[in-house]
This record gives sequence, structure tokens and C-alpha cells, in this order.
Amino acid sequence: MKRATLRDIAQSLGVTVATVSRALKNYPDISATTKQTVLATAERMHYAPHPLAVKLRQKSYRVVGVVVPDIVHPFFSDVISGIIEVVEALGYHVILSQSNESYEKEIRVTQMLLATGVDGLLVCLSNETVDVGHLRALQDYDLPVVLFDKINSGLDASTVVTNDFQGAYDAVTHLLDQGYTRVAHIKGPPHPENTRQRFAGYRAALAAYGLPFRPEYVGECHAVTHSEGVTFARQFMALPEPPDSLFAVTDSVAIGAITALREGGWRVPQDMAVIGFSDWAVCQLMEPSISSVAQPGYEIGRRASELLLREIQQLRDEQPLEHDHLVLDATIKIRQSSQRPAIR
Amino acid sequence: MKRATLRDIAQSLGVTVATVSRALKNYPDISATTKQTVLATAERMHYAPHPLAVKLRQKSYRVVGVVVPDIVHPFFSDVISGIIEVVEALGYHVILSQSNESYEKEIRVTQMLLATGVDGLLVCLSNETVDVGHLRALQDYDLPVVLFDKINSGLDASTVVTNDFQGAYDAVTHLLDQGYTRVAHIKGPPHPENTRQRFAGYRAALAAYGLPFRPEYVGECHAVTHSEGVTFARQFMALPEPPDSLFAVTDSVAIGAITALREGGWRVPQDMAVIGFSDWAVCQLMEPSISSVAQPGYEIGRRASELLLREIQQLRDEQPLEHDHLVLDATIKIRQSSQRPAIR
DNA sequence: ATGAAAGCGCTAACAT
DNA sequence: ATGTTAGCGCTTTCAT
Repeated sequence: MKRATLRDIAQSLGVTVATVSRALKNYPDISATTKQTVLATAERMHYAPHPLAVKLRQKSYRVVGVVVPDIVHPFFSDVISGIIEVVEALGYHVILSQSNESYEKEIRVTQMLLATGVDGLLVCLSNETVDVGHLRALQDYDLPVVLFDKINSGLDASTVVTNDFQGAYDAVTHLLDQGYTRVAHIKGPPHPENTRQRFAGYRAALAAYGLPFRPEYVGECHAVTHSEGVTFARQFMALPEPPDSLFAVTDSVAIGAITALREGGWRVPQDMAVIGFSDWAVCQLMEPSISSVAQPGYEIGRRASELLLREIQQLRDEQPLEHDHLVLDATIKIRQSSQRPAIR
Repeated sequence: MKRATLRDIAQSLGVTVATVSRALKNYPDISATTKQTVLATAERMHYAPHPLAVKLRQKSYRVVGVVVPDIVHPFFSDVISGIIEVVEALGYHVILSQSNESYEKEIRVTQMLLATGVDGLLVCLSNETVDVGHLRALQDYDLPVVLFDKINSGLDASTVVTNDFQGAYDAVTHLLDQGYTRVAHIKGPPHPENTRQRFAGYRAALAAYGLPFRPEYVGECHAVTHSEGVTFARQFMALPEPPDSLFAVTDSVAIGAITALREGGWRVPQDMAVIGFSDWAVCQLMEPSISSVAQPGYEIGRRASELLLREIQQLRDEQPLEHDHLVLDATIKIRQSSQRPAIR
């Protein structure tokens, strides 16, 4: 059936649209009978207000755009889930896009989002992105932008990130506290700030315990994959004085390393303790269960949304935008893979 | 800076909004000079058309709503990814909501989506949902709805699902073809059609190979968790004539079972072959790697979107809506856990 | 080549 | 208690 409008109801009742509009919205100055008839016909005609007309009139769209590099990733699913939780509670909706880690596509989807009329944008930059002119352009259109996880200081915007440094520091400290002294690290590539921070946390923890930094105990990934974990673990086992423990930049690398260790006849954690980063669901299912550093994805989504909604409100009130920079703690999850067996 | 409108440009140039509108859209009957100046001022004023005004005028919103029970789930991430791929290529956007497997919330979010003015809806029903009156109501508002994965025959709508029966049948056949004859099954609860189909596929495969159905080889989960896998595997091991292989309704159950088997001193696949369902990423990472049945999530997202967009178009053309019912094949991924060792 | 005017569907200030 | 009117920002037909 064709969608009914206020006018349809008004005409069929011989009143004006204004009356109908008021009747439907419980305005005080409306006769009980009129209200009744209007409500009844509206019901009968399956009337529903045209959302676009309402929004145009009220200048509020109530939609925020979200751009992540890759939806099919547990961390981003968590973030998105947190975002939806917060914004829906305030009657907002979420339009979701992905950049597929492509700078080109990121520009394209942010443009599309602007053209769709979102009230604000939550963005996790792609790994390729170094220039943020496209986001600055959005801000020029009075569109608030909040960055999370992968951020860029070139943009004057609120940011919400995990404390990768602290997470890494805690992970390594957990190893050192148990008496391990030769802690290896498989680090990520130099570009994303996140993995660089993890490396920094690793070095800082060693330094805090007065241990030397040994370059031969560090491997640098390019793609951050399972197979790189395999490669570096083999390398470590072949050293004249091999490490006794390993902090890997991600869980997939940690799992790759464990695979290689096992093939080489090394037991985990007896011959080498291992701790990863990200706390994927697999960590709990593997044997041994894998220790890892959990990122507060859901919380990042919530906090970033709160900041964005605040800025949207400030914009509406014609107040200056206040930016914030949140750094949320990561939590180490200690499981079997990193627990030193009792000393006999 | 305040957002510029057509009128702003028109006034600053001493022309009408109509002229500006035409100049910006490359209409033929517009002087080159006017076009130049308009374009220049538009640029200077950072003009961008107001999306809501355009959409209201053109009666096209170009947004589809998506409702899934839980975003943080690899299968749904895949589906969403497929949806976004297809609809963005046609200039549409995706508004995402989750029902958290709650019937109440499903009603709430579908209503919100209607109120937001989406052009159509892609829905995976919550496990709680038995009545689909809320979706029928949407259809009454001329809102096309396509169901995927968890569907309900009570609604006259297009559907896209995995062929759970065939996937299960193939999984069990794969075991039987290798000479296993005592195939156990840990099934899901009776309600969601999907897991019932898997059970049906299991029985059909046994029947096709002339094997008896043995109730003692079947366990029924309530929550479909890792720990239920543990419980049933222990039960199977304790049987006087234990099964030689197992088809589990999901990967988490399969992994639970493997854990229990290992604890009980049983080797996988030597003492019991195991195959799961869903093909989570973990399956490749575990040792032994776990065989599983892959659901075509991405493809489901694509196909469901295509059906929905077709219906949206048909509605616009005032043609009758054509419904389709697609059943996409699942693919068995054979890995170590289900491969019978060579017979010596 | 450009302007004037109507209208998408709704709201709200101002009448009566 | 209800009607009138003006607009939200844009597109498009019909004039000129």
C-alpha cells in the first residue's frame, strides 16, 4: 500500500495538516474527539511520519558514520558493538563502512558518508593513511570527527586509543617477575604507532629491570602473520643462547611461534614462555591456553561515541568543540603459555 | 564555518537558486561564465548539497538496515562485509543494529530502523523470535524485508540460507567414506532450524550408507558451548562400544570434545576423528588442525543484498515484489582432525 | 540563459 | 480548538 502522508489523513477528515500533526503529537490545544478520529484514521491508513521530512525540518539526522579498516576482525567487531550500544541509546543510528586498509577507499567512503549527511564520524585510519586532508575537509564542513585505535596527530580531533605501551610493559613485566631474564620480542612493522608502542613497552620493561636490550632477541614482522611467528621462533631456537620467553606483537604471531617451538621439540611454557597481544578467542581454546593482552575494544567504541556525541551537541549549541584524548588501559590475561612451572 | 546553502551562493552572486542549482549540475542551458563563477563561489564557500533535502526531493534515501543477533561473531562479520560490498557499489549505505538474540530488542530496533527511513531491511532473526508480526508490520509500510540465516516461514519474504543439511551430510559422508562406521553427533537444541538441519543431514548420511541410527551416539546441547563438547565426549568415551568419529554441531563444541578426548588419553584423529561446523579461524591454528564445514557468510550477505535491492527497485517501479529463496552450499574443509591415518 | 514558482512532507509561530 | 502561513534546502517545470 502507498505510504500515507499527513495530507492524506487531513483530506480524508476535512481538516488541515497542522491539526493532524498536532493531534498525533499530543498537543494540549486539541479536542479529544479530533484526536481520537485522527489517531484512528492514522492507524487505519498505516501512517508513519516520513523520516526525511522530519529530519530536514528539525535539522537533525541522528546518524553517525563509522569507518574501520576491516569489519571481519574481532577487535573492530567489539568496537562497533560498543558504538552501537551508546549511540542507539540516544536514538542515533550507525552507518558502517570499511576502508579495507586502503587510503583510496578511505577517502571514498568518508566522502560518501559526508554526502549521506551523517552528523559525525568515528574513524580508525587505514594503515596506508599518512595524510589526513580528507578528514580535515570534513571538519571544514562542520562534521565532527573522532579517531580511534589508529590515529594521526595531524588532525585536530578527539582520539581514543589502547595504551599499547602499558599493555606491552605489563606483559613483559609479568614474564620478568617470574624470573625469566631472556625475553624475546617479535615486533610489528615500524609504521602503525600501535605496534611501535608495544615495542617501546618491551624495551622499557627490560630497562626497568636492569636487563640489557639484545637485538638478536628481536624479530621484525612485515605482514604480522602466523608464518612470521614460525620463522622468528626458529631463529630464536637456533641462537647460541636462546631466549627463555617471548612477547609477540599479536596472537597470530604468538601461535605461529608456538607451532614452531613445538615442532622443534620445545615445550610451552616449560622451555619457552609465550604471551601474545589482542586476546583473541582462540587464546582460551588452544592447548596450552595462551596468555595475551586484551584491548578494550568495546570500551573504546563507547568512549569514542560519547566524545563524538558531545561534539555533535556542542556544534548544535554553537559552542566551541572540545577535543579529548583518551588512552585506555589494556589488561593482561595470564594463562598457561606464560606461567613458569613451579621451581623444583 | 556554517554550512553554505544554494541560497547563500545565489545571494552572494545576485542570481536565483535555480541558476545555481543548474550551474552546479552541468545543465546545458547555462552560460559558461555563470557556471564558472558559481562553481568558484561554491568551492570558496565549501558548499555541499544538503543530503536530506536532496533525498526528500528525490524520494530516495539509499540506505538499507541490517539486523543481526550479534555483531561480534565471525559469521555475521562476514555477512555484513558482503552486504556492504554490494550495497555501497550501488551508492547505498548500511545502518547496522543488533538484537542481542532478544525478541524485544529485535522489535525495538526494527521499529527504529523504520522510523529512520531505510529503504529496506536485511534481518537475521534472533533465536527467541517465533512470531514475525513486527516484520509483517514493516512490509505493510512498503518496506521490503529479506531474511537470512535464521529465517521464519511465517513471513512472506525472500530468504537466503546456508544448506546446513548438505553441509552436515557432506561432513558425515566424508567420515563414512574413510571407513568410519560409528559416527557420533553432538547436536544443537531443537529450536533454530539450522542445527536441526545439521542433525537431519547426519541421519540422512547414516541412512544412505545403511548404518543404524544409535541414540547413544547423539548428545544434545542446550547452550552449544565448549563445555558441552567436553561433557558429551566424556560420555562417548565411557560407552561400552564408543564411537570412532564425531560430527559436532559447531566448532566450539568440537574443540571442547577434542580437549576432553585428549584428557582421556584419546588421540585425534587416530582414536576418534572429529569434524566441526562453521570453520572458525581457530580451526586452522589448532593442533591438530580441525576439519569443519564452512558457511558462505560473505556470499549470503551479497545475495541477500541483491535480492533486497531488487525488491527496492521493484517497489520504486511499482511492480509486484518477487520473492526468492536461496540455499547456498556449505563447503567441507578437510584438515587433520578428521583424516584417517593410512591403514598399515 | 535565467527567473519564478510549486512542491517533497513536515513543523511551528502566529493568527482567529 | 483549529486554520493560515512560512519555511527546512533542494529540484524541476514552465515562463520569459
